[in-house]
Amino acid sequence: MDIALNNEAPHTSVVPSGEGRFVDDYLLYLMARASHAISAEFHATLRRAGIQVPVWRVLASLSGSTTGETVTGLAEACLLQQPTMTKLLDRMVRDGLVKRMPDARDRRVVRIAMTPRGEATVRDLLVSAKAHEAELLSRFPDIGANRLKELLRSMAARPARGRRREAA
Amino acid sequence: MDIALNNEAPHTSVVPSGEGRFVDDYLLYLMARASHAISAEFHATLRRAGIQVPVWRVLASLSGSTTGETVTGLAEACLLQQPTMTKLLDRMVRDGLVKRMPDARDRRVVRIAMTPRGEATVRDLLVSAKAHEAELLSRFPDIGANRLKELLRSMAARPARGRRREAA
DNA sequence: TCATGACACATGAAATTTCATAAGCTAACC
DNA sequence: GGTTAGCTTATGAAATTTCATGTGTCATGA
Repeated sequence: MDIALNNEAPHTSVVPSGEGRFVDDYLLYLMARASHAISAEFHATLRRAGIQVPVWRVLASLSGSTTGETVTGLAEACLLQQPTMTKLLDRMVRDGLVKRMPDARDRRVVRIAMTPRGEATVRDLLVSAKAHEAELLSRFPDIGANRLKELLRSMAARPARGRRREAA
Repeated sequence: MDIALNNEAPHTSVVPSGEGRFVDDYLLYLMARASHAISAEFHATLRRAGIQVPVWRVLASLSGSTTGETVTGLAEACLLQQPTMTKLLDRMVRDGLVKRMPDARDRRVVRIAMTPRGEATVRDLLVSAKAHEAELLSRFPDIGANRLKELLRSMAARPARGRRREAA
């Protein structure tokens, strides 16, 4: 049960007053804060490379995809709205990182694929990302990486259950 | 140490092609995705109450604080930039949710405190938030809530920044 | 074949966020 | 005592995001 975690002050105290703020024990906040903090570490690398965070997310989501991704699919993957993704892709096309291609079966669909320039850009970043992840996990030797990842995946899965769609 | 997690498909497949995208096993992405997903559940409640997400974050961060928070402190707590917070507070002051007060010791500092209207607004939301958190944790009975929270707190703690704790 | 509804992406105006910087204070030092 | 550097908040222009909606395509069925 015991794991040797950092035993710093339990709350980093933005608040001097009350000994415990609500948010400092609120799971959603702790998740957002942890995610933000560890992402910020990598964002420094992106900054040095002159790559914006959403651009990196798109490139990372595209990496490995041969057929290309749809706009809506990318939006979901990057946790953005669809119109936001359309405009982000406009910029990335302009910068030569990705290209839009027609879908073979469905003419509504636009498939997004990386250009050689996009691939070259993402290649180095992927190396950095993997290195950072390894370093990060090494900071917490007592947690099982796969176990943690499984938990996160299940958290991201459909909340569903309970009220689905209201009867029309 | 086995835990019975949801055994859904390992990746929700935004990508039909490659059997495993990089991002689907990338810790930073999984954290962001999990955080986004569980937050989205609560955001539905906020939507119903007509409260914007950043407004909720400010109110939640203020709840319990007697002396009030500084603008910069709130910005950090809410994972926003300081100018963003200033403008957000402008709107919240306009809507009567918070007020700006001078700091007793330092005239540079502006202390932000909730108005009665702000307190009333946050009260119900806090109840909902706690209920949601309890329901959420009940979905994962095999993880220790406190253990998970400790892990998240340590992840959010200052990482590198040169060396660790230098006794000052 | 023609409705009809749903889907996928784009677009435009409005709201928000960011970046760089300004203005007001404080603290430290010479 | 008067710089000088640093800290806290505010501001304005530019970039981005969002919301609502438009356009074109697909799918179903009468």
